Amino acid sequence: MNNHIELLHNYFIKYSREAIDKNLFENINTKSISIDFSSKSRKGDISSNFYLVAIKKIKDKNFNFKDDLLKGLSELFFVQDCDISKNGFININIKKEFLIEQIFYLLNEKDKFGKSNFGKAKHVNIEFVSANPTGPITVAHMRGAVLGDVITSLLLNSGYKVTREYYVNNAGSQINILGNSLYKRYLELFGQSIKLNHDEYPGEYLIEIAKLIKKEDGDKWVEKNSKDKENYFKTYAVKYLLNIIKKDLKLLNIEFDKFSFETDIVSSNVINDLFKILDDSDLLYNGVLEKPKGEDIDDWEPRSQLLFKSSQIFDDQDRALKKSNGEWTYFANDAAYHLDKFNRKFDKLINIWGADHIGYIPRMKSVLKIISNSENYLEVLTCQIVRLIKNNKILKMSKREGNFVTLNEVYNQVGKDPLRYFMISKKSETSIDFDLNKVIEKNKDNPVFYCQYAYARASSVINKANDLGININSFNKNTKIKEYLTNDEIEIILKLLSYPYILHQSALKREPHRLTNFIEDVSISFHSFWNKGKENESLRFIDEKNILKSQTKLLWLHSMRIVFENIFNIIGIDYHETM
RNA sequence: GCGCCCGUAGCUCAGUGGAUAGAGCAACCGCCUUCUAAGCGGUAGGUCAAAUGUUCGAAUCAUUUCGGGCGCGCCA
Repeated sequence: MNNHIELLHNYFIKYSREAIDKNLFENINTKSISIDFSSKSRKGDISSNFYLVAIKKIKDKNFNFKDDLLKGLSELFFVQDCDISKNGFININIKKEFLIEQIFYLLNEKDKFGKSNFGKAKHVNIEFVSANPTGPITVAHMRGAVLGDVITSLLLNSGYKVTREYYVNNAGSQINILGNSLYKRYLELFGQSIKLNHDEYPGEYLIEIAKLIKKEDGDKWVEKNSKDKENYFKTYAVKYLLNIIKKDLKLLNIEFDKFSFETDIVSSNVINDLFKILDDSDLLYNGVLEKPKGEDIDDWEPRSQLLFKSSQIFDDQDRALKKSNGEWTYFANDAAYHLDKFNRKFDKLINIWGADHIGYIPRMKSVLKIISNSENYLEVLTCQIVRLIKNNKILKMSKREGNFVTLNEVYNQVGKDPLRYFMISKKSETSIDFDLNKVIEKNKDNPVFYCQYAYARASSVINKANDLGININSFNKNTKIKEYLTNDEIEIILKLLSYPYILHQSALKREPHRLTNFIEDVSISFHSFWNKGKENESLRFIDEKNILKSQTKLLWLHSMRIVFENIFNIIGIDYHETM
């Protein structure tokens, strides 16, 4: 990258090194140098705290730091002018010629603009959703689903290779209960009266599945009471529900590269490998866990079982790997699954978990530290719950009680774009309230429309200009361009040119909401400029009497569309030239 | 009891060491003979939960307190 922000940052680092070498300064921590390219105060195109940071470290009292710094800065080829404010900030205005240069670069890069090779083709495995196949996917998983998908895009745009993975918990007692629940629904179809236990699944979708089995096999299973029957019903249910889940996710354009099944992990030997690795590190022992605090557990009693010394690594207590009856715990299987991922030679694992799994992070990170010998090999991102609000009431949901709202239902009410946009436009660790009444209204309350509208408006100008024979197809750099750029336009151009940094930060911190903040910010500036043309005709985009001026505006309009398209593609929403 | 997350305008949220703390919605006042008014401009709205500390500088970092959420079994 060779834009003004990068160039300036590099200059400060170079300046620091040389000044330290000349013994003018003590060591300057270059990490504390910040370049502010979006300051609202607008005292300069960009500003920096470098003077404040460095002046503390000055050694030679006779050295005139301020003058030397300003002289050096003003000699930089992209700097128009610069000064240091009373309170110590460096404010710099960029030469218009340089900005125009950068705009041509942007236009040339097109969809490559902003992309980087930061990831150096390292292969990341990102596991998300992984909802148990015991029912259709619900709003509880919606946020993690979109977040995982968008973070994947961010990583791909930063030069990583990415595998999207879904872990299917198709073993264990919940699946047995699912199978039993389905079987009862099947019996019900043959006139038997059934009673579902408290822990069984009452959802009506099981009736639909039962009907299918009846259609295919008739009463074949009614009298049967065998292992075959149990397996048949639970396998059928899982297969059917997983397809529903896939279809529902497809509605949001979310697809996976790989599905891993718990049953495959169980039947492979990977859990024994895990046991050996932990045992060789002397991290396993038979012991008794303390009674957990908090809610009272009626049937608790101390029992000896196989424990993992996770408290020696990241956790605050040791965790069970085997139940007292000798079976592996869920955690053991899941840890084995992570060893399986490690064995598939990924450079990094990312998991996206719901807030209800936060307590599992220390133990899983402990396991992966032992496996990979790296503290950050596993990165776990969490997302807090999305509360659904309807008629000013919070909808309480539980899959087992069957009163949940499915992703499919919400999709039918609001559509893909607002749903995707809303899920990632807030920091994931913050819980959000999703007001169904407001979202159903489908009006300007949805910021996604605001941005799509900005895109459509920009397109409409470009198309209109094209009809008048004005375009930038064979338009080249021209010294007159800079005379036509107003301050508002320069501000928009500066924002557009900062996009690579926003994208980079967004990918680095796994925070897609930085992109939505950015695009809303640019949209505001754009709509604002648009309206100025109503009052002041000279600010309109198209002026048939002044082709060069019109072309200048088309220049950054095209740039804006490129940046918008890139962002829309990353967050996975549509854009249209007309609305 | 313990752990994690959160507390910023009436509401929903940005901002995580820098300049006078921002946006959307809601409220009030304006702007359509016009490249899309699905928009724009303006007014009003704040003890950044509280206290103490760290320093040139704190919404941001540390400690404590108060509020809210989520979690803490051999479940999955």
